Amino acid sequence: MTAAGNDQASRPVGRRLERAGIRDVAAAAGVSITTVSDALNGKGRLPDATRRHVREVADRLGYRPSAAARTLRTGRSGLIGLTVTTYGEEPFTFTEFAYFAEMARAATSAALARGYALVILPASSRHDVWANVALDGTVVIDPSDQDPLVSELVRQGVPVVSDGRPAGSLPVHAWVDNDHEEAVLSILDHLSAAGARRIGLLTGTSTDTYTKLSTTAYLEWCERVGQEPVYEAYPAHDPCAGAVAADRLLSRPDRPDAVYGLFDPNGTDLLAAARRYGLRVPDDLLLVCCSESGGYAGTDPPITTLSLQPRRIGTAVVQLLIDAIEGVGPAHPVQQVMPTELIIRASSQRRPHRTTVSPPRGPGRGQG
Amino acid sequence: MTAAGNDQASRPVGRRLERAGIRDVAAAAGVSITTVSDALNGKGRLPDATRRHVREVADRLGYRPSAAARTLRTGRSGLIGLTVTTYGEEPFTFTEFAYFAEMARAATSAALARGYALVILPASSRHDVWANVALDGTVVIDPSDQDPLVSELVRQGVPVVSDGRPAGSLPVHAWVDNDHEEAVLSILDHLSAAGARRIGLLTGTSTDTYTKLSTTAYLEWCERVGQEPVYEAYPAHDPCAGAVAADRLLSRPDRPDAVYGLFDPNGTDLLAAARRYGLRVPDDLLLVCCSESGGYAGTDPPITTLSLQPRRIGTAVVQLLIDAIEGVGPAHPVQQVMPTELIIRASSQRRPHRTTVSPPRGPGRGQG
DNA sequence: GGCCCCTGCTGAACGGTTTCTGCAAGATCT
DNA sequence: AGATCTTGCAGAAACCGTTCAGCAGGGGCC
Repeated sequence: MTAAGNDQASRPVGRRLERAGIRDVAAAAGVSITTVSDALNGKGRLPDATRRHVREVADRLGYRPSAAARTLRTGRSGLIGLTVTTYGEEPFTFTEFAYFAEMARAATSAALARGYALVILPASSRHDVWANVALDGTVVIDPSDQDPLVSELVRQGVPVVSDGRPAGSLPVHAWVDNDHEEAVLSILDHLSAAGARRIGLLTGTSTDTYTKLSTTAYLEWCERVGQEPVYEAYPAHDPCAGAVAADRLLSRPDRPDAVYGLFDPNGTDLLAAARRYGLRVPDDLLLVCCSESGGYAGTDPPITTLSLQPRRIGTAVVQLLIDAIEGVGPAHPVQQVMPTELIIRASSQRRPHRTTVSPPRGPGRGQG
Repeated sequence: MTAAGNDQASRPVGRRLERAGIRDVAAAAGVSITTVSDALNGKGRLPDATRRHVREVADRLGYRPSAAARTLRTGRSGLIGLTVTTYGEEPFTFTEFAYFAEMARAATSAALARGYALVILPASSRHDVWANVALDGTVVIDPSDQDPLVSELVRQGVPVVSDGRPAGSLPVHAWVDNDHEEAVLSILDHLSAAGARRIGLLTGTSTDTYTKLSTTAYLEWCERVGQEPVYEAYPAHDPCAGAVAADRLLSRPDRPDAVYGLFDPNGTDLLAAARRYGLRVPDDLLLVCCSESGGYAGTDPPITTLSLQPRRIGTAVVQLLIDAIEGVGPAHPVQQVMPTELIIRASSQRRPHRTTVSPPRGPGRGQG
C-alpha cells in the first residue's frame, strides 16, 4: 500500500507539518542542504545571489534551525550555568539576596552581550537538572569543598570560573574576588578616624573565605593597633540569629563604640539593638555594614555600607568564563581581585556636636 | 593502512578519549545500547541484575548522557525561558528591580522543583540567543504588543505564559496577574479610613496594563466618592523623573493629604519631597507605595507598601507553564488572578496623639 | 593544448540518544 | 506435543544540523 506513483519526494508521505527543517528549505530552494547551511551561516563559497535566494526561501518557510541539533553537532550550546548555594527551597541565600540578585543580573547581561544565555542551577551536583542541560561553562558562586560539583564539572571538561576564592584546591579555570582584607582595613581605619576607640565585629560562623578573610583581617588589625577584639559570630544563614548576635554584641560589658557587620541584615539588626539600649547612632555608636541594599540610604540614620560591587564581579566572572570557553585569553588560571566601595553615610560620621551633654547610658533602657 | 588485525571494534581506532558515550557503556557491559538506555532510564523489560550491572559499568566509566542528543531525540530540553523587558543594556527595569528579582527567584525555584532549569532571555525576539537555545516553554513578563515575540513563539509551538495580562490579543496559553483594581481600591479605602480627605496618585505614562488598570481604578474611585482626581504621571523607567513628579504633586495648590505611588522608588521620592515642603509623614501627609523592597520598613517613618507578591506570581506562572508543556491541566487558556498584600506601616496611619489622654478605643486597634 | 586553479555546489558521514519493531528462548497451558 | 504467552534483549531508524571531501566546469597561464 501507499505505493501510489507520487515519486516526488523520498521522505515519508505523511510527514508531520510541524516545523520546516533544513531539508525542506533545501528542497524548496532547489539546492542541497550543505548550500542551505552555508548560505545561512555565512560560510562556504557561494555567490550572493544564491545566499539571498536561500535566505529568502528559509524566511518564507519560517525556518528555524534546531538548537538541539546544532548543539549536538558543534558541541556548543551557548549556555552557561550560574550556580548558587541553596538553603532550603530557595536559591540564593537569604542574607545575601541583594548581592546575588545584582550579581546575577550583571552576569546575565554580560552573557547576553556575548551571545550566551545564562541558566540558574542549584548548587548541589546531585540535582537531576544538571544532567539534563548542556553547558558550555559554569560560574560557581562561593564554591565549597564539600560538594564535588566543581571537580565533577572540571572532570567533564566544562570550564568553571568562581566568584570568590575557591576553597581548598578546587581546579577552577579562574576566579574573581574582592580584596576583603583591604576592605576591612579601610573600614576600621575609617571608623578610627571618625573617633572609634573600640571597634566590634559582627561576623559569621561559616568557613567560607569571605568570612574567614574578613575576620582574620579584623583580628590582625586589632593586634596591630593594640585593641582587644570584640566580636560575635553567628550562623549567617539564619536571619534571626543575626538580631540576637547584634544584641549580644551591644550588651557586652566591653561594649564597642563602633561596629562593622559582615552581612547585609546586620545594619538593621544593629540599629534595632542600639535603639533598645538607648544608644544613639552615630553619637554613641558608629555603624558600618556590608550590604548591597539601597535601603540603608533611607534608614534613620542612613547607614554606611561596604559594597562588594556585585555588578563588576558578575561581569568579570562571565567575561573570564566565556574567554575560557572560546579559548581566547591566557591558558593558565586567572585570579582577578576587584575593589570594593565604601559608601559613607551618617552612621559612621560623628555629628558636629550640637547638644554635647550625653552621659554614658546604661544598657536596657526601653525605646525612650 | 591501519588494517591491523584488531577487529574488536568497528569504531575508528583513534577515537578520542573525551567522554564515554552510550556505545562505550554498551560495549563494556556486553549489551546493546538499547539495553543501556532502558536500564538507565528505568524502561523496557529488564531483570534487576542486568539493570544493576549496566548502571555499575556506566558509573565506572563516568558516563553522562549527552543532554543535546537527548533533547534532539525527545524534543524536550528541560529548559524554560524567562524574558524581561530591557531598557538599555540591563535586563530588568530599574524601577521594578526588586519585583523582578523576587519573581525570577521564585520562578527559578519552582522550575527547579519540577526538574526544569530557567534561562533568562532578552525581551527582543531579534536577539541571536533566541535562535540558539531550545526552549520547552517561555514565561513572558509584561508582554507588549509591539514586539512580535509572543506570536512568534506561539507560531513555533512553544507554550507561553505571561506575568501580567497580555496586551491586545496575544495568544498566550495562560496568564497570571494581580487584581490591580481591587488593590488600588483597598489602598484608597485604607487611606480614607486613616483620615485622608484628598488622595493623590503618582502614576506612569506608559501603557502597560498595570499602570492603566491602576489609574483607571483610581479615577473611578474618585468619581464614586466625589473627589477631584489629583495625580501626576511620569515615564516610570526614568528614575529621576519620579523625584520630579513627586515634587510636582506636593507643590500643587490642591495638594493632596495622602498619596499612593505606583512604583517602587516613589516612597523615597515622596518622602524627600515631603521633607522639602516641611510636611510631616504621616501627620500632614499619608503615604503608600507599591514596592517589594524591604527597605521601606526601615525608613523614617516606615512606609506602608503594597506587595504584588512576586514570589507567588513567579511560582504560579511556572506551574502553569510546565503544566502546559507536559499537557496536564486544562487545555483552554487559564487566567489566574492573585491577591496583593498591603503591608501597613507608620506612613499611612495617623499617630495616636500621645500627649493627650487616650480616648476610648474602638475595636481592632493595634498592639495596645 | 595541457595543466592548474578557482568557483559553485553536492553527498554522505557524523554527533549520541531514544524508541519502535522484532526475534529467540523459555515458561505455561491445553 | 503443539500453541501461545512472556521475558530478555538487539537492530536500526529517526532526530536535524554541520562539515569534510570532492566533483564538474570554466578560466587563466605557459
